[in-house]
Amino acid sequence: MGSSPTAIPSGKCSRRRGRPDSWPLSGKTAARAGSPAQGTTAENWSGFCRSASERKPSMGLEEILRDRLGNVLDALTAEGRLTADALRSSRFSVEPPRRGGTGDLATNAALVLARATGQSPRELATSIARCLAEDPWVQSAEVAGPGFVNVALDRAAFFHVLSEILAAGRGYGRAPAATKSRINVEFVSANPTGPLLVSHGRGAILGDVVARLLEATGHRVTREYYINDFGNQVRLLADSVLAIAAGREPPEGGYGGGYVEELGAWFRAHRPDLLEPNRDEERRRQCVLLMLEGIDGSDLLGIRPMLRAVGIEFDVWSSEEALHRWGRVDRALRDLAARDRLRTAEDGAVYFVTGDEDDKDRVVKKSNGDYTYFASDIAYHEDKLGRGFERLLNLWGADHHGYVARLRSAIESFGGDANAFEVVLFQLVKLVRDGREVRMGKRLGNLITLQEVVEEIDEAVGNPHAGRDALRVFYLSRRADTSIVLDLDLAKRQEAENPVFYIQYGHARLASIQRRAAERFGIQTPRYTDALARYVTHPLELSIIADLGRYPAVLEDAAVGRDPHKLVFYLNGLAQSFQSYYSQTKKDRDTILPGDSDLVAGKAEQWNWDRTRGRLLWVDAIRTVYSSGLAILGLDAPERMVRPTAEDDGELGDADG
RNA sequence: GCGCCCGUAGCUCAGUUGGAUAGAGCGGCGGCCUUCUAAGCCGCGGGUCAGGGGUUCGAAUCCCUUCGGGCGUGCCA
Repeated sequence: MGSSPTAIPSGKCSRRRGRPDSWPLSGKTAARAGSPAQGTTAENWSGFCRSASERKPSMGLEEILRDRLGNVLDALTAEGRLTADALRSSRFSVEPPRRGGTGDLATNAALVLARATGQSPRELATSIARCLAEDPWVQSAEVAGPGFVNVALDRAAFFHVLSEILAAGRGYGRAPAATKSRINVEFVSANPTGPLLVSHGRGAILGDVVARLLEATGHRVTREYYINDFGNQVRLLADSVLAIAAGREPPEGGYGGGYVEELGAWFRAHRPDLLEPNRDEERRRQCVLLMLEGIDGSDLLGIRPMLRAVGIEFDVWSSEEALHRWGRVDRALRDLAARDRLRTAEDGAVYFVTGDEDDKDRVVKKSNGDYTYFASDIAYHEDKLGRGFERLLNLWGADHHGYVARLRSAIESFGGDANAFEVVLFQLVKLVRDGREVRMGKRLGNLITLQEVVEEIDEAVGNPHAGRDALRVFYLSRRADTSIVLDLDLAKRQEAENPVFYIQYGHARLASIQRRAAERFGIQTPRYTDALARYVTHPLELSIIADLGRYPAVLEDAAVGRDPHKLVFYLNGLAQSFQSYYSQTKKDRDTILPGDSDLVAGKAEQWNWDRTRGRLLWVDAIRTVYSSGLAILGLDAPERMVRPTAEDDGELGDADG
């Protein structure tokens, strides 16, 4: 250990005084990456001290305070005020204070520990506050309410956070790549028998961002699309195409609609041979290919290009048909039979004999000899596990939730790790048009495609990513397990009311400040120095630094909970804080850069350019977090926003000059 | 019937591993553009956290129960 370890003070509060000039953290940091956000067990505090250079790379104010608090609690333990047992078994929070609370952070440590040791919460809180107040990194600490301790940290803590963000740059908040587990994220997997619908969009966007979050927090992610290209539905599609190409009605239960006609036309033009009755297999395969890839120059965009248009790429496209062709389904069933988990009914149907997970046996092979979807799903998950993933994450619509139990039971029965299997269920999307719910059905001919909605928003806003971004923000702003209502009329005309613009506007303003600094005043964002950072003193500036320090924990929390909406809410709050600061300082004539009117009448000479440089550091730090967050959500981070003007409404302005 | 999810402001939703006076957006009302972008900012109004009971210093959060909504409970995918 290079520097001297921070000794656990015995009996008294830490005696260090004065402003710290080097970072004195003991390294006994709080919540490690794998167990984010929530309280910390005291074990984190009781280890040996490490040198400061081993500290966690990104440390927010919370982690700093946890560290200081750890010293205090150790001291109180040494005094006999607390027991090691109580410390070990208790979890306490370090959070921004509730409304009305003072200071930068609050902790309920005294409330939690008092219970474990039978003391009065307020009395314990008073001791904690008194000790904390003597810590050089703490400006003040006071007891509030039933026993919370509100803490104001020294400026140095804020500057430390600022410098870490700037030092980390684009990597800030992210864990080192591919340092954690290998995760397979399977999502969308919509049948290739029709175009993607708006309802598929939720699973697509949710899965994509969960994958991005997992990558950002250090996991190795494979995005996978499972193509159900086997069985009845594909056969029906191919038969429908055959019928339509021959000018007949599609068969009972078959498919209709424009895209089937596009397929029919394609076959007539390019592969009429596949319309022969004995070419069923090849025709089926070709249909799937066209559904996935689309037909150039037609309205059939294709599933893969559509997903790409909303910013989603897959690493692996798995074929159910291939699993059958390779005998994997047979093999899986043989495995299950060998383990005595199959039984055959009198009519020939084969059942999977369930374990404790599910409440009844499920058919894997029908009495007519066909396999069920469940059978290939077992083989598919066996295959995924065989590829070495430590976790199989599946995003399913809530209407599939009945499959969770049976599949888990099956995985367990063939000896797989059932704990590796995880399903995120998302509730379905209810569509509303003209104030009424739209019941979609392929026979009703009212399928509302993802493409349609995205393109219409693009067109209405006049920006090629508007539809993608609007839909992303809409879907990502809600928890997966709440059902949501998509008002199509609203969605297609949400130019100004769309929350996506709010988030993007904040980024554009940051970019605009940097642009003005460079172009008008020739100032680039400087390198971080403590001297410049000391100009960052505005309360709103410091408060935003506290928010920025929270970003790594937000990512971790969102990733662990598979909750992209937490990142959306965080960014929205950051946007709000910055917009508020921007307006406030403008009103107070305390802006980062001189306005045009500041440049006249000798005012320019009085301008404090060092303060400007210091604040540009701060601006850059915000932008760093901002653009990182937008990237993880798959949203554009525009350099400037072109505000729609009144003339743009209604009339096509340019046409009339 | 059984299982899972949900019920929070007029509307759409956060907050749910128990903590301070339950929040945001939209909508409503009232202010703010000669200054770094007003797609913005500030303020006001708005609540039996579906109802009831319990657990405790403390419950929107945990337990029980009732009601309401969605989904599942297929030899469909």
